[in-house]
Amino acid sequence: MPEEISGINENKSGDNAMNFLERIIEDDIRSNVYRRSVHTRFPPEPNGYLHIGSLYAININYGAAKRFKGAFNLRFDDTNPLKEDMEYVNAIIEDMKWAGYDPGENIFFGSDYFDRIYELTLKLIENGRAFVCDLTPDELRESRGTLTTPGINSPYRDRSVEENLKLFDGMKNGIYSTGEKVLRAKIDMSAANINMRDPTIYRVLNADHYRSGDKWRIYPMYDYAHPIQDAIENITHSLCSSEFKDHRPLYEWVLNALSFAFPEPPKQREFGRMSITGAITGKRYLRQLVSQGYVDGWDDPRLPTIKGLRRRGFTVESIYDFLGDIGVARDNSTVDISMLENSLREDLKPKAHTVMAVLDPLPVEIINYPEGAEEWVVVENNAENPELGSRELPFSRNLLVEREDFMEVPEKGFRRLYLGNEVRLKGAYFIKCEKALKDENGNVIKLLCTYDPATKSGGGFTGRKVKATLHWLDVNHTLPARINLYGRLLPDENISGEEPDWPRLVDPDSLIAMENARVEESLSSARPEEKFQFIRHGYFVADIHWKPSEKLVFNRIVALKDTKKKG
RNA sequence: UGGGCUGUCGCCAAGCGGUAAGGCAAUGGACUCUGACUCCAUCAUCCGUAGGUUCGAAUCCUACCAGCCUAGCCA
Repeated sequence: MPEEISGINENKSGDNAMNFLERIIEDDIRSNVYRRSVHTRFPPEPNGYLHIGSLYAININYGAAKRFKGAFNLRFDDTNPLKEDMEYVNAIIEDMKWAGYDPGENIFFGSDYFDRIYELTLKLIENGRAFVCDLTPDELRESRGTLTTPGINSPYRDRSVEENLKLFDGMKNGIYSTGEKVLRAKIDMSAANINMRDPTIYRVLNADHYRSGDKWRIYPMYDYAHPIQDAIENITHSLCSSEFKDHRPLYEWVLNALSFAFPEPPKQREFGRMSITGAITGKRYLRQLVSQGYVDGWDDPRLPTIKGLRRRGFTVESIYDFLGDIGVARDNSTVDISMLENSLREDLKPKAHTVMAVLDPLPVEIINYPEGAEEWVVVENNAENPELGSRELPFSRNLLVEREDFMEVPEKGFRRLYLGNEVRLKGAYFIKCEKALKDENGNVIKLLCTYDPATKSGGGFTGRKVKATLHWLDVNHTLPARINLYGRLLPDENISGEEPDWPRLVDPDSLIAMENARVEESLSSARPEEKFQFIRHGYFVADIHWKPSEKLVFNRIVALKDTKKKG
């Protein structure tokens, strides 16, 4: 198997600080625990899609292998035929590649080891380390005892090796029904660690497996199969999440019982799980949301799945950066979503085009601008990155500005549009608000302004300064749009006309739904390769696609940061 | 309740006996053709609590408290 780890981006901080797991590995290397090089693995069960938490686990294993120039395996832990499917293995591989953790040729399946595990199990039985148990699930649970009381030995615990071998053969050959018999490790029913109370290591399951088909009627349990899988793949460090800490003694028991086959057994070490505030985490719950139709699918932008994040506009770089930022700890952590958002912002900042958009339009008429005239003004795509160039926007007598950029009675500190105040329209001119037209209810429906031709952008005007710069759109070159549940702006063909019934770009219902799902920052992406950026009052609006020859096309919008406004 | 693990700023997180890094968030200010960005400043006399050891402790010891995991023929 290839030992090469494909390169991924370095941690932005560039520091070489090792996390505690890497320090453990380093110690092992120093004391020559293994004659082979570091080898880690990521063992997802193919029963769901990868999410940000999975990436955290991948990053830890992959990162350790990379740091010590070792190898990394992707192994599908598919020992339960009832829950697994090929759809998930394909999605997992795809997502890992997208995220920059390409396992290359090192893709394995636990189900490929069924034969080997079976053979080893025969030896285990021959050595008197396992026995076939006829207890029903209920009886087994009863006899296991509780947290405070020890379990009692199974009446079948002392069957002879011959009998166990014969029964196990029967299990294998499918002469028993599902659940009728199990194979148990013979350890200690009074152990304080319940995992050691003669745990079940094989069960009869008359079910076909998505890969091995109908070949097997018995399937090994995770606790038994996992250490063997690791050992078969020459894993040195099996880094998993902390809920498996209590399983470590069993992991070691199995490999010890099989030491004749695995002289240099891998070791399991644990790290705390990572979750993100407001994110729905946990495969079981995610699957429920998908299967019950609460979301579009695994790639719903409201989900913290890889596909969801991707559709929501997150870049690989930003995610990797985020993982580097949060570190690795022994205890579970809940990272604030703002950290993830910050990573995206940092990444997009120099790469994204800055585009103008108006979410809640307020018409503006430049009363001293010639009727019917039109000119094109130049706006930089990204002031921070001149290489992104500039583009032209149409400017005319009738414009739109953001409704919140006007206040009839300015609050203290408000420096945008109000009667008599002058502001700059980005890339265009200074305009001064002369009058606000209202409807019969007193609502401002239009602003009458004047502009100063001398202040045209790029003209070097220094005569006077202005306190604010606003974004705007030309009314005839704007595609009305409506925001949907996912924060996606949808073109709405039905909206047109001289005095259009301006859509509420964010309708209350959507906001409530989005709030409930904690996705007020969500978006969807039609073209992940195009990154645009719009920042307004702290909001990010990404991927708004401008084609000079056509109309303004909104592809997606995201508000990543709700900065408190000052006036 | 038994066993295991963890407790350092609102959130992540360094620190590993020598007198509390950094990031996110927040706050104040400067700057600005997007109230963004950038910049500058502030932000734990204290490391779950109480004792103890030591010249000296977040780091060692003891007790207590809190949180998480654990009684699948799931992984």
